[in-house]
This record gives sequence, C-alpha cells and structure tokens, in this order.
Amino acid sequence: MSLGDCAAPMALEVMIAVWGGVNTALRAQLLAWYDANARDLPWRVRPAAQAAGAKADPYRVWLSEVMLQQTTVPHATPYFLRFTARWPTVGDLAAEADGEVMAAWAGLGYYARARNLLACARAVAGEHGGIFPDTEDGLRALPGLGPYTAAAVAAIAFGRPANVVDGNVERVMARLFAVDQPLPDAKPELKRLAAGLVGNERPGDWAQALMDLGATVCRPKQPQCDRCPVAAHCAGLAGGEPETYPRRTAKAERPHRHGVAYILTRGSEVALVRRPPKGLLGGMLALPSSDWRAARWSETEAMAAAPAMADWRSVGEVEHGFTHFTLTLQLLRAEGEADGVTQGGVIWSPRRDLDGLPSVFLKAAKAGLNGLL
DNA sequence: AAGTCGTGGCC
DNA sequence: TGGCCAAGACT
Repeated sequence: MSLGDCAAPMALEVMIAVWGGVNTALRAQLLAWYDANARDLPWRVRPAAQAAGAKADPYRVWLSEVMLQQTTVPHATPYFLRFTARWPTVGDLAAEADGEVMAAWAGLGYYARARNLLACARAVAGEHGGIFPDTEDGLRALPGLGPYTAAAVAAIAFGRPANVVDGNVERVMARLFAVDQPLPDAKPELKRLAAGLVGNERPGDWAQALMDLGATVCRPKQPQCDRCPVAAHCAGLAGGEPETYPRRTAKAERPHRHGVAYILTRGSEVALVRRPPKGLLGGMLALPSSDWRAARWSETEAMAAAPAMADWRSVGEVEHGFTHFTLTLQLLRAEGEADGVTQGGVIWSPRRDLDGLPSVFLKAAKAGLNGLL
C-alpha cells in the first residue's frame, strides 16, 4: 500500500499517525518472526543468546559481512570458519603476511576484498588500538566498508539504528511497495523506503530479520508468500505477481576473451607467478599467462608469449565465466629447464599444493596436468 | 557514474 | 546448458 491509497481526505497528522501505526505493526511482526525463525549462522548471536547477555563480536560481524558481499552463505561459511580458527582476533589477522591471507581467500572471489580486509585489520589494530569504531561514519571510513557493510556492522555489532540495505532488502522493499522502477535506477527509492521502516528497537535484529526474510521467504524465485509475516502489508502480493519484483533493466551481453596459460613443470613442481597488486585477480598467485584479448592465439603467438624456452605442447583449453566476460584459456604444458625461464619472479610450487590459486587457474592447472596432480 | 571485479549453484 | 544472480566496494 502507499499513502496515495488513502482515498478519504485526512489531516496530515492523522495520516502520519496511521502510517506510523502500520510500520509499528510491521516491525513487530517481522521481529517476532525472526525470534522464531532466525537462521543459525556461525557469526550470529541468536536472539535468545542476546537475551542471556551474549554480544556480537565486531571482528566476527565485520569479517562475515565482508565475506558475504556478493557471496552466498554456503560459499562463505567454510571460509569464515577457517579464518576465525586461524586468526581469532583482528590483531592476529593484522599481523599475518599478505600472501597467507590472499591464499586463504583463494576461491572466494572479488580479491580486492581480501586486500581491503588486511588494510582494514591493520588500520583497526594500528590506529584504533584493536577496537573497531562503533559508529556508522567511523566504520565507513575503513577500507572495504561501503554504505551497506558500515551500516550492517553498526547495527549488528553496536546496536545502532542504521538503514541496512543489501540486495535482499531491495527485493523486499520492491515487493512490499510494488516499485515498478527497474534496478539499478530504483536503488535510491528502495533505500528511502527501507529507511522509513527502521525503528529504534533491536536494530541489529531488524537488519538481520529483513535479510533472513529475503533469503528464506521473500526469495528471488518462488517467494513463499504463504509463510510471510508481513504479507498483509505487501502491495506486490496484492497485485498478484510478487515474484516479478524487483524489475531490472536488461544487461549488456558478456564479451568473450582468449588467453594462453602456461603450465611449466619441474619434477613435482609447477611455476607460478604473483599477479600485480591491482586489477583482475590482483595480488593472487597465478599460472603465467598471456594477455586476454578478443582473438584466439595462434601457435606462433602463444610460443612468443611463453615464459620460458621449452618444448610446449598443447594440452587443451578451459572456459571460465567472470562477471563481465567469458574466458577461453588455451593450455600449453612443458617440462622446464631451470635456466629456460625468461620471465622473472617465478614461484615454484608443489603440484599438490595449488589451493592458493584463484578458481580459474586451479581449473586450468587441473585440466592441463591431466590428472598428474 | 558507469565499469570493473569471482565464483558456484540454480533451473 | 547458459544466463541469472548472491549480505557491494572502488574508481
């Protein structure tokens, strides 16, 4: 529903009072639903435990929120468990070597997050005495904390009544208010609508309740409206097609790129390189590779770009989808002579220890070594 | 402000 | 099976 649906003329004060009452009811209904249906997640302090005095650890809240940026709960969970077991405090993480943290992040994607994670941990440890700022603005100033993550940590770890808006909340708002404007243009409007629902009671639970609702009931596909605690307020449901929200503008098609990856072995070892600190897969270990361009690489071109003089043999290719392009990686393999390496900075790594590679290179290495791992 | 930046699961 | 998309941030 919207204010415009009130047909009879009302004094402004009355309209505000009625609207406020609707919001109060909606908030209470969703929080009650959360008390009974909150997911049990390793970084979460459940409502019952909070009542018993347990408090969220800002380090764990922050770490989980960064890992969950554009990442599903099942994918992030094992990483969260490994990180917190290995680095129990922000100080432990801050003291770790870059390469160790990047390798631990391998496979999780969006590697700028790992670089910013370390930068943030070191800022907190070095400039804040190991204590996270407890305000949204203070958190927002840290590396890797944008509008969403700063609001989420402020609300969940520090009980600040912040407007926590992620993809789940955008979807819930789009359905609740039947917003026909498509994403991403609708983002400011959806955020404004979400702000109108934020109250002062249990800010952290409110944020998590809204996201749990989006993840388990108000799902992208096949929303479970019959189980929704706020279905009575939902204009999208009333309109009959809640699953069609949020609208989205059509995306541009993904281009295709081609590259060559070189698998140079020396006994049981494989030659790896460290990618430059910024850009795609920045700071990560990788197989040596050519540029990635629109045209396939001829055999001659592939040889000319090789990192070593060697007897290169074609061992197939792999395809990998990135967010904004698809990559075909032609694979060349050779048994290397130590003095044949023409590119500097080669890191010889055991074949059986390639877990620190991003998925695209792990896939290429496995395919190119053809079961020799 | 529009592009860049990963990955795996899903239907 | 291929396009869609998930607790976004940075430039």
